[in-house]
Amino acid sequence: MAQVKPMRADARRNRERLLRAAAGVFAEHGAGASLDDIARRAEVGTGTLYRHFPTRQALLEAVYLESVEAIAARADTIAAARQPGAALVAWLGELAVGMLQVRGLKALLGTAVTGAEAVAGRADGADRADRACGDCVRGAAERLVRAAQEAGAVRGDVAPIDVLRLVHGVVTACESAGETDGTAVRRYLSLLMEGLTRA
Amino acid sequence: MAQVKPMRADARRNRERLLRAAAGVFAEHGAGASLDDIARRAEVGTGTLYRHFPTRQALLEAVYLESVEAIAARADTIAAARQPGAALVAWLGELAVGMLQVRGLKALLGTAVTGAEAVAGRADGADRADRACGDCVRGAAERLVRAAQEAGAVRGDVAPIDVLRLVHGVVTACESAGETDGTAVRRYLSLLMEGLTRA
DNA sequence: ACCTGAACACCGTTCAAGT
DNA sequence: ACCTGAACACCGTTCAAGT
Repeated sequence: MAQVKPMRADARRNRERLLRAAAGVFAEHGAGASLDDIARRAEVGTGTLYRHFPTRQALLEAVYLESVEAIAARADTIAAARQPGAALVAWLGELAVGMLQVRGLKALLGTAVTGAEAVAGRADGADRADRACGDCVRGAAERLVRAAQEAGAVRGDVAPIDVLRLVHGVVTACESAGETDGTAVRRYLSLLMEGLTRA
Repeated sequence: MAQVKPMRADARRNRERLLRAAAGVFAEHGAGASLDDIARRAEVGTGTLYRHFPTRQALLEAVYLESVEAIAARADTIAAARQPGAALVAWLGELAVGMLQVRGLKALLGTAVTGAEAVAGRADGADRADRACGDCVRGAAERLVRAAQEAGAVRGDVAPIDVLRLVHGVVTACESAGETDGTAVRRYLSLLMEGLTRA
């Protein structure tokens, strides 16, 4: 229901410029980067940024939507090529590496996927936009986790959302370790799968 | 080596006021609360706050030092009363609940315990102060993890720091789930110990 | 309909002036 | 030696004025 009428030419152009600028600035300074910076780099008034993206989350969502969709799509590709248990692990690995290496992706998915959000905001359009990214990832996770559970490869008493939250936690663990390469994340991920118990 | 000379009476009093005010404000608004607020509530100039606590981390450290020491001390109490494996799990549970319920404690331990810190800061006094809290918790974790490993209750290929990072991640998972009561954290913790694999 | 940029409120940090 | 609070730089957000 979003955009029935096409945007005015200058609006469309400014939106494009903002997205490009935001991608660059987020990549350089992380998801908390200055919005002023983004508007300046896009050569656009700050008000214009707010008109197009009323919240930082909305901007993050727009910038990373394609990446998120690509990750979600990978779930089906992987599921078709592997056993359910191995497929889940492989996909979680790709997801985690993405969150770790693409700055901003973790911030976006952290709030979009895991549910609870900041205290300040009311449930408005921004939340709706979040859901686009969140649904994508949650849907993929649900398919893979359910399949793995039916195949007896994953415990039946964990929900897909639990798995996503724990992966988010694992990525946080890697960040605080200062290890942003894939090997560290994969190691923590396998610890999570197999558990710390047992010698 | 810190304070050879005793502080001037007014300085000591202001330090006390700042700590009390900070504890209150952190409890109300979280670890990112306004430092101005704290100075105002302590009825002290902002410069005084900076004189006593040059960084937010230094202030967090001072406010929560006693809590952290208490948690670390619990490790030995628990270790004396239980089998090594059960002791580790019990202590990690207490640690996680503390980080989840005492606002600010997670922020403090997140950076103090897990090692890597913000990009901006140089390695100065604040880092040294961090280490007081960090050493406390790391030391306790090392004793419990080593004991559990020797008893064959925990895999040998995980380091104590890995365990702390993963617990930090689990707490993050709980936060994003909006569940701040102990049961949620204990559940995630047991998932971490036993692993997600196996039906 | 959309854009602009000044204006406002807020915060962290520093420092000259005071005692 | 320590305290104070004004001053500065920066950021997010809004909105009256423009096209």
